[in-house]
Amino acid sequence: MRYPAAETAEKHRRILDAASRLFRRRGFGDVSVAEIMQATGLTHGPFYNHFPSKQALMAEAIGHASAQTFGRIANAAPSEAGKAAYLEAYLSTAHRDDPGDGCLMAALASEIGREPAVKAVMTTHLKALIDKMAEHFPWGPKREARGETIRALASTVGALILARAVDDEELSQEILREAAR
Amino acid sequence: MRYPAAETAEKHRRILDAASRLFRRRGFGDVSVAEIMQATGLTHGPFYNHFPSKQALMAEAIGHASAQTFGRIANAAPSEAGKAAYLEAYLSTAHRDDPGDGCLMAALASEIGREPAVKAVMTTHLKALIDKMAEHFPWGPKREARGETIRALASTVGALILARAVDDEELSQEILREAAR
DNA sequence: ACTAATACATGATATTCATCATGTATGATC
DNA sequence: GATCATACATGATGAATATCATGTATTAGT
Repeated sequence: MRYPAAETAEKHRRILDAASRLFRRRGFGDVSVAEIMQATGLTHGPFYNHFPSKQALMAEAIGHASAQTFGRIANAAPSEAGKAAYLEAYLSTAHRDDPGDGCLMAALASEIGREPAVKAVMTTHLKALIDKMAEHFPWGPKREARGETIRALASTVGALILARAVDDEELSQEILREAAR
Repeated sequence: MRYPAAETAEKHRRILDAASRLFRRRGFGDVSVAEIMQATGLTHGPFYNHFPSKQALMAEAIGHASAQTFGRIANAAPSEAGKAAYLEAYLSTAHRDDPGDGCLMAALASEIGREPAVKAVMTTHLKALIDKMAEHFPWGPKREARGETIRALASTVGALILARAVDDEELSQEILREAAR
């Protein structure tokens, strides 16, 4: 590394940041490498000094977004109130309207399974997420924590996706509201 | 229509059939117009004799898949057992592994919101689906049927999506199993 | 200070694809 | 049976875009 290692790492991070945001907002296919590089203030040229391919970036960007999610959970109070606040934020219209900064499973749902490298990272993410949530938040009887967590994840991810798939503000909010019960 | 109207309509239907299947399997962006036409036994040329654009096809294909879903519900017994069987099939590994013939919300989840015409059709579909399911299957107290339906939809769609996003057969089945409770 | 590896910018290249252009074949309508 | 709008096939066209090529600038390690 004959360029300042710190700055190179910082650029790498900025590329991941822009990529994970743009991918979540518009999907893998609709965001070009050039656009991501431009969003970090660089040209398309040095992309391949940082990543071997777009697919590799996709996988790394998923990992990057995953870390954000864990940060959010770690910041939530490990209490009933903390859990409620977390779920309320997850099912808010603000989250619905800002996929770029939100849950990557809801944002990239159907596209994840199509790229093996991405799927592998997602598997690691979801496993860790289940463990973390089951342990961090209070659930019913201990033996049920894992199952409850999985059901809560499926419900909330599904609700967010449906709320985003719909044109009708009334219905969209109804979906979020019902899932919050 | 100087070509036999019946055959033209049949071709139209076959295009929609191939398109809705391919789109669900691989997403809107990864399926080309030429590939769809080829799947119906035609060349790419006459596509624009049937549809004004790929986006229009996307919207119509969603409507086509929607009709399939309604057919399946109509065929299910309007009883507790019928509902259980429907949900079991929805959360089966067979459905998980065959997105092309399955639920379009789970298959195209994240891509639906990005195309306005598609989103509009999806809104109509989901509204009708909620009504149909709430009325067709038995739920708790009448006043709760709609809410229960929406929660069931969010849970099952979310679970199917997560089960498909994951590389680990064990975990994938666990997600489906938990959502079925 | 020198060297050499790394990251940069600009500019190919090659492919994929939606859509259009053109000519031909078909059969409903008269 | 003649007409002609419609659907067909083949083959452009033009844009987008992932990736590569080339030359230049930078600075870590000597």
